[in-house]
Amino acid sequence: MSRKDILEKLKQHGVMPTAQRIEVAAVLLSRPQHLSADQIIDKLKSRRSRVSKATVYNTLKLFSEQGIVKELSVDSSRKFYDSTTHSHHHFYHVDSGELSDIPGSQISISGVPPLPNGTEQESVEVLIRVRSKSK
Amino acid sequence: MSRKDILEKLKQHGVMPTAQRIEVAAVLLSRPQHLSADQIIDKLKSRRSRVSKATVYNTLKLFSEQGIVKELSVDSSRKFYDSTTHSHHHFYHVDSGELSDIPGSQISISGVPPLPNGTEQESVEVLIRVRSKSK
DNA sequence: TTCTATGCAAAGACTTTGCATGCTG
DNA sequence: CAGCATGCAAAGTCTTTGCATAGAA
Repeated sequence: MSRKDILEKLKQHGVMPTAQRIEVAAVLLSRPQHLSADQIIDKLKSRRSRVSKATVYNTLKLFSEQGIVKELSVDSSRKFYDSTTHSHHHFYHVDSGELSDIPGSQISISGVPPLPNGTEQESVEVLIRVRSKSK
Repeated sequence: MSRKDILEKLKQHGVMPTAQRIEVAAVLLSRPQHLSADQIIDKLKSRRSRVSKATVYNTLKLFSEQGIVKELSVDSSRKFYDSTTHSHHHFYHVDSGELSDIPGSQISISGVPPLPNGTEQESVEVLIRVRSKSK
């Protein structure tokens, strides 16, 4: 995703494209991936971008509110931010803490009972936890 | 679940049944439910049990390691502990923060692609997020 | 100028840990 | 007595907030 695409995307979502936001977007949106705030801060450091911790957190919050990224709660010790925003499912490697998309969208779920009264569906997420083969 | 059942269950899982552990188990295992550490501490208070915060956290950690309860990561701001340990799925009410079991086990998932190389499956979890009907 | 963004440090929520005391076998 | 459990407070993580400064419209 080029700088121009990033500018475009921020604009589309009503986010003023400041230098720091562009840096954060460049790191996270560069390819389909799942990063924690901390990992993003590290990547910014190795790029020699100086964006404060607070701004990174604030920016990620803003991005997820505006639908630029998707916030994932897979491990309750930290949030992950997913550069892919459309509905999809994940593998979670419990040993490495890495998340990956379940490829294709061939997963389907059947036999879902009615939702609780007075509620409507917001999303359906499948998480398959995997571990290194013990063998 | 009676006091006797609780004693039995702790023993089965190799956990020494101390007074505090029995109190925590009595609260959490009383019925199928999903509670955060904080909610458990509150319930203990209203029962006039005096179990320290640290002990509640340590006990919940021990219980989940020993398979007496199941730790859930649904909301990255806190952990939930589920008194039902067999594999099942959840509704998460995003407005109230409440979790509920998806009744029956009629859910089935098809079209799951092969797992990443060198990994084996640990669990599959379906989480359906719901919100109050806006209507 | 006027409004919003940024950065730092402080504050906060949740959880874990260190260590002295207490209970158990 | 030896060993593990408990409780308190302190420390730790991750995240948010307050506020003064800096930048954009």
